[in-house]
Amino acid sequence: MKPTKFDIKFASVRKAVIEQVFSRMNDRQREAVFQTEGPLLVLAGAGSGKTTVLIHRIINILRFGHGYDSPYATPGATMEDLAFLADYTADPKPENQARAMELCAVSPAKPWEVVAITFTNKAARELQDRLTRAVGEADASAIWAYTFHTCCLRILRRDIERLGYNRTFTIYDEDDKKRVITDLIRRLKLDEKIFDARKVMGEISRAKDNLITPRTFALEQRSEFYMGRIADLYTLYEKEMRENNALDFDDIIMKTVQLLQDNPDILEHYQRKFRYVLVDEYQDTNHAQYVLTSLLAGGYQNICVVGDDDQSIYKFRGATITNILEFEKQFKNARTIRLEQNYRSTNTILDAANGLIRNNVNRKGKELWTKQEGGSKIKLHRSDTQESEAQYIAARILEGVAKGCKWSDFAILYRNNVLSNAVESAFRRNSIPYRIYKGRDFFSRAEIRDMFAYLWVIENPSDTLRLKRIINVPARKIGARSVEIAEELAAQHNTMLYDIVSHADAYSELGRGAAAMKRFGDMMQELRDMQQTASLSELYDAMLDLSGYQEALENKNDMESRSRLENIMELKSNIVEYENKAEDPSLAGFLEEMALYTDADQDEEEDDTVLMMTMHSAKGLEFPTVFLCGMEDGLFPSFRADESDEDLEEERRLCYVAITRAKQQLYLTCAERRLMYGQTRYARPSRFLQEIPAELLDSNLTERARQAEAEQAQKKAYRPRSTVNQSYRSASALQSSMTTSSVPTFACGDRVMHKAFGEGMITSVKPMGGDQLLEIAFTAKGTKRLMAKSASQFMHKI
DNA sequence: AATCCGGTTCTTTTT
DNA sequence: GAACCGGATT
Repeated sequence: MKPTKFDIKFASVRKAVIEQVFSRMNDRQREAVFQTEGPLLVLAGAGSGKTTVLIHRIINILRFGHGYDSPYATPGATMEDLAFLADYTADPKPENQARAMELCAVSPAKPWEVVAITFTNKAARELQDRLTRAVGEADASAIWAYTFHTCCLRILRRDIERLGYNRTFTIYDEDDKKRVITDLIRRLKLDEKIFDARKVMGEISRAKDNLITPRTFALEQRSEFYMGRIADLYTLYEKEMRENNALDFDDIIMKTVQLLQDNPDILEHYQRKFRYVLVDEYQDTNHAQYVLTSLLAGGYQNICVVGDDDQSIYKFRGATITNILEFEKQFKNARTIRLEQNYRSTNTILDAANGLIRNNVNRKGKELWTKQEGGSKIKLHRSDTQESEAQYIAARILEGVAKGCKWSDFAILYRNNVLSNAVESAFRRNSIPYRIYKGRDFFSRAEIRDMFAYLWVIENPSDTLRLKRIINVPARKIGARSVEIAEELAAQHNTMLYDIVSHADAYSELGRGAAAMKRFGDMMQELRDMQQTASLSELYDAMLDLSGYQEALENKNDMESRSRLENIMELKSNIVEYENKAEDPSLAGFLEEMALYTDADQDEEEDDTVLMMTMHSAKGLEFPTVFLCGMEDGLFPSFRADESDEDLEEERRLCYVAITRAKQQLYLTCAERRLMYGQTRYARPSRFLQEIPAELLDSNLTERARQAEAEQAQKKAYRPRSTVNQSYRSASALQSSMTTSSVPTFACGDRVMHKAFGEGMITSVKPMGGDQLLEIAFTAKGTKRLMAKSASQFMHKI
């Protein structure tokens, strides 16, 4: 049907109203918001407002549906309505807003028809929060704004029985997985040197990422010895996992894909449900995730993926940059929109990032720009040692704080975790408060893993791995041999270990171990029964009590045990928090949430500290001032990336990610020599530094080169046989003369003025390795412990 | 069962 | 240089 004159007029007014709603976005962003139908690739450069685009795109879909594009009048609308809308464009009175919005809606989507998939909990939470603010709690909670894994778990919880799993399945993390694999390698009596558990895990992981089942894997790989054995291991691993009723992280995706592929009715259910599919960080998806999203979007074909090929840094985890590079081939009629305007960094920083990433060949091509002209130059500083590099960083931070910056304005990023050590000790020497941003610290503690093992077994008694972990923790006289016998019995009777344990008295083979085992079995049964009546936190308390775990720790009463007790109580507060927050709290729900949770998910801690983290974990974050340390060839780019251009390009992307974290000021630091793996290594500055246009840099490199040359010349004249070593010694002598010569000695009672901490009084002085450890009570900032040598740069007696 | 020793290994790691 | 693991030792 051809649009009538009325249709045309109405559609154009409606378009104007809708555009007005999104008037705060730039043209490209708005294009992405309005392109609701069909496959869409949004290439979103760093800091280009991609989350904003995702949110507003969803808002547009929910509020206006096809309103922007439809050539027809809104169904049921009258001439009066048109007049009303036209008035509203001219003078948008707030009281008319509701009706105006309604008149612009042409088959808007229901919230449950939208799925937005992210990689991290943090990103998912941000989406949920912002959607809640925009469309209200009720609608927002119906939208599936989840991580890949949460999304898949929801699908699996409903239908996993079709795959022969039980609904109470357990989730294994990387450590659990490693345990299983190591046991299998031993069971097959394979050489643990050749079949390194981590390598095997990697192979199996890659297979799952690519949706290769054990059977296919075995067919493809049987000809070769090594891969043939990997195939055996994969097959056994799968069997073991099934017996334990357990899934690993890769399974969560792969099994979901299998479920959808093998069950047309389930697939159809989701394809009908999800009119709109959105995927964030698309450059980090693996093959399985690509298949999953295209299955989900297979009904309406409304798939919008957002990502940045230049920020793909997880190839080693199975991500294939191909997904984003070939999106247009994989989805017919796909549109691509580039977001290149950056709202985060200064022009200087963006020019550096652009200059660097231009050296990559395998990319779509983008150029970041900003209206924010200028910005101060990037500081490039080469030190002689890692210690002076760290001290340089500490000094810049203290200067900054003295000028009024907060500690949390600064972040230190490094390629490799070991680099944090030197910086940490410099921070400690200078009393700089810092926090290391790390994955699952809390959850990797033994006592916490024990607690979760108990809970998992209560939920899923097939979980033999966890059962074996706790059966004799705390010690209850169940030795390794007894467990072994029980396992053999389980195999003979074709049942699970838990059943043997709970009927241990019935097996004479168990001998003296039987009684203890039975007692443990009864205890676990009691806890399992409690689930019917008790709340989660009550169950947890009972578990601490009945298992004797708490008592065992209390009896020990040393530092270690006390901290373990504290951690166990900390977990209790997690449980209470979950109970208060969850709609329908359950053990399974809690365990699932915790399995997918990392320490880094904690709400951005309000405390004002410097943050330190790897460049990888910095993705998605931003800071006013960023230090990239260890910018040395061999370290960054890593010597491992020397082999292939592909790897080098990934390193360069990582550098690009790191640079674009900075909003105002970027520091690049490196050291001439560095103690690593027990020996001193000498390194050239990173080749990436040369890829940054020189005019953007304020560098001490040339100065140092001149200095070194002069020294060299001098030595040639006076000591012709000088060695490299000597030249280093003189360089460091020079350095230390700057810092040590002017060090005043401090005494108790001295009053001092510190650049960052203000006025204070020295309350204690301890000599320490040719230096002094000072304790200073600052009037405003409390008591700090500082090393005299480094502190004297920022402090004088008054 | 706990503790010591010695050998080995050492990117990055959203879930 | 440090951390982690496995085997041997008490």
